[in-house]
Amino acid sequence: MTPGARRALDAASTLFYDRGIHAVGVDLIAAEAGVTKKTLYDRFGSKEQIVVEYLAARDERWQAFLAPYVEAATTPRARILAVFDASRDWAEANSAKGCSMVNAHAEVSDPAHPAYQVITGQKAWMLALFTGLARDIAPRRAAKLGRTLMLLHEGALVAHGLRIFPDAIDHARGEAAALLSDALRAASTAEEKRR
Amino acid sequence: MTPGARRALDAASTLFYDRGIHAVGVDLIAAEAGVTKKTLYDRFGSKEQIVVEYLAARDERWQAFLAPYVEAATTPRARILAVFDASRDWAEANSAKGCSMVNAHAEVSDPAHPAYQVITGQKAWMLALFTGLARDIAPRRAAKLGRTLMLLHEGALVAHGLRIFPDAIDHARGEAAALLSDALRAASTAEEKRR
DNA sequence: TTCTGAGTATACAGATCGGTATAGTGTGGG
DNA sequence: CCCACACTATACCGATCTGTATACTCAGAA
Repeated sequence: MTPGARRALDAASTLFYDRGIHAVGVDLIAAEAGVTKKTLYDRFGSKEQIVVEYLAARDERWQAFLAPYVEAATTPRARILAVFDASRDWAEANSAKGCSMVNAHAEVSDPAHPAYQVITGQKAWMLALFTGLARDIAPRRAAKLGRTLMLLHEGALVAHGLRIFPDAIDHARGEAAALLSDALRAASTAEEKRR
Repeated sequence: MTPGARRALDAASTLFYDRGIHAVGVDLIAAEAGVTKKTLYDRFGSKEQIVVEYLAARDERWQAFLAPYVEAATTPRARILAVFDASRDWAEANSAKGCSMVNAHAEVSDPAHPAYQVITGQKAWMLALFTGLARDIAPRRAAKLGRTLMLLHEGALVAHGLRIFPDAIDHARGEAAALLSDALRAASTAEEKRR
């Protein structure tokens, strides 16, 4: 990526997230990045493509941010809670308005829009992450547990973004912790029964 | 509200919800409603005002839709679960793209925007509803329980709107049911201890 | 009957939208 | 030396944006 393109994408990302996608024009992006519209269209081809790269890059940054949290945790339970820890820290610095994918989905409804797959793909990835981690705790209830964790997590992002109540992500983490304790207890009782 | 204004607001509501607020212009609203722009501006004064009334009216419709569900339930536990039942039925018919307040918040970030208070007010109302209903189950844990129910509910709306997995609202209802069983059990044990 | 309110139709203002065109600058590598 | 590349500057395109203006119709009520 050329320096101009880099600056343009950075500027677009901030503007899109803060003001919404349709509310931001290419002239503003160019001006904010110190770049001409010509450069924008030479590098990206269309505004639509800038939107796609904005979402894809943000998802990539989030995954890179998340990875060390999960890797540092030593138990299956801690790995799941680490996702909430990462979300809390990420939200503090980058996500005052909630999930960029959810927000983008509010403006990009057409499934044919190239950004649509980035959005749904990110959510599918998160669900698969929770479900995969849940498998190490309660293999037979992993699907159900993963979905519940997903609900808590998504709800927390919304609650945080709309400032419904303070420390929403920490609250969700607490509920997830209780949920995992129950699941672990249930799994071990089932284990004993089988013996 | 005059007949023309009624048609305009109905058309605007559908368009705003389906395509997003910034993506819909007043010309389109007027055309779709079979009304001239003159009528639009005579009745509403500005597009901003149409947005405000769209959100306020939708909230009002939701509350009217919800009320009989809650009233028909006979136990505190059933009243809470009735909210999820109402949400599921509402979402099927009116809410394929998730919560209109959350979606509007993605486009209207400025707290000075008159729509902002409608959005945050609706969320505050829902939190108060859950907390109030939770008080009849576990008075001392009502605040915490209300917030958890809020997280599950908001998460379910997102999961439904983005089609993360099927029957998200029913799943959330199931988790809420389990949560309430735990809370009831804990409350009755605490009651016995106090005796 | 006259007056008012709600509506139509149409045209326009000024700004901004996404996107393109032309022309020129500076820089690094073969 | 020269060429490819990244970029600047500026002007423009047609379309659309919110909002306003003029002129007219029609129904119902005082």
